[in-house]
Amino acid sequence: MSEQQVGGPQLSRGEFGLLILGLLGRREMYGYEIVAELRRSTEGAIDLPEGTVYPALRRLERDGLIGGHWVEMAGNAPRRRYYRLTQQGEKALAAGREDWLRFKSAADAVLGS
Amino acid sequence: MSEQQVGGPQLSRGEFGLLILGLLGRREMYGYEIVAELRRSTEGAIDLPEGTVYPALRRLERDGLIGGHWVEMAGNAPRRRYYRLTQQGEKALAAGREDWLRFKSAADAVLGS
DNA sequence: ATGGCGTACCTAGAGTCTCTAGGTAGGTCG
DNA sequence: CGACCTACCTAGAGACTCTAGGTACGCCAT
Repeated sequence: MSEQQVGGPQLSRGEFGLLILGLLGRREMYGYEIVAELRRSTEGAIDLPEGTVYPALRRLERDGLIGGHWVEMAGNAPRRRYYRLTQQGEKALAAGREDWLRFKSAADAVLGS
Repeated sequence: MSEQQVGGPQLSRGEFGLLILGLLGRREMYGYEIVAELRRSTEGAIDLPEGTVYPALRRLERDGLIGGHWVEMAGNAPRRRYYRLTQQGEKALAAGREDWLRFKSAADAVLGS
C-alpha cells in the first residue's frame, strides 16, 4: 500500500485507458464521442484511432471500471453505447492520477524538462 | 514534419526507451547502471526490471539510436557494455522530449492536473 | 444515381513492448 | 555454506496499439 512506484506494470501500459477514465470522469460519453473529444480537448495532440478506443472500452468494462448502456437514437441514427465510471472506476481514476503525477515528475527528472 | 501528434505510435510505446535515451544524454552508461540510476534519480518512482532494460537497450542499438562497446574490468569483475547516444539518438531524444512535452500537457488537460 | 462523406459501432491479426522467472559466472561476507 | 552483490542474458506469456478493414444508414452534390 505504500508503494510509490509507477514504472512497473503501471503507466505506459494502460495509459490510454487512464485518459479515457479521465474523460468519463467529467460526464457520460459514447465511444465515437470519446475519440472526438480526446482529439478536441488535446488540440489534436492525442488522436486515437477507433481501433484503439473501442477495444479499450471493452477492457475497461470487462474490468469493472466503467459501465455501458445502449441508447437508441431517434429516427435511423445509429445507436450509441454510453459509458460512465463505476465506483471502482472512480478509485482507479484517482489512483491513476497520482500515478500520472509521480510518473510525470520522474520522467521530467530524467528528461530534464 | 509538422505533425504535432503523439498519441499515434509514439509515447506509451517506446516511453521507457525515451527515458533511457534521456539518461544516456547525460553520459555514457552501462545496463546495470541504468537500472540503478533510473531508480535513484526518480526516487524509486520508476524501477524497471533488468528484463525490461536489457531488451530495450538491444532495440535502441538495433535501431541505431545508441552504440555500445564492451569494457573489460580489472580483476575478475564482470565486463560492462557501455552505451552512448549516436547522432541519430540525439535527434530522437530531442524529438522525444518535444513529444513528451506535448503528451504531458495533453494528458494534463484530460486528467485535469 | 452514384460517389463521397459523416455517424456509430465492430473485429482480426500483426507488431511491439513489458514483465516474470529464470540462467551464467564470479566476488564478498559472516 | 548460504546469502547477497555485480553484470550480463534469454524465452515465453501477456497486454496493448494500430492497420485495415467491415456493417449500416443518411445526406448532399454532381
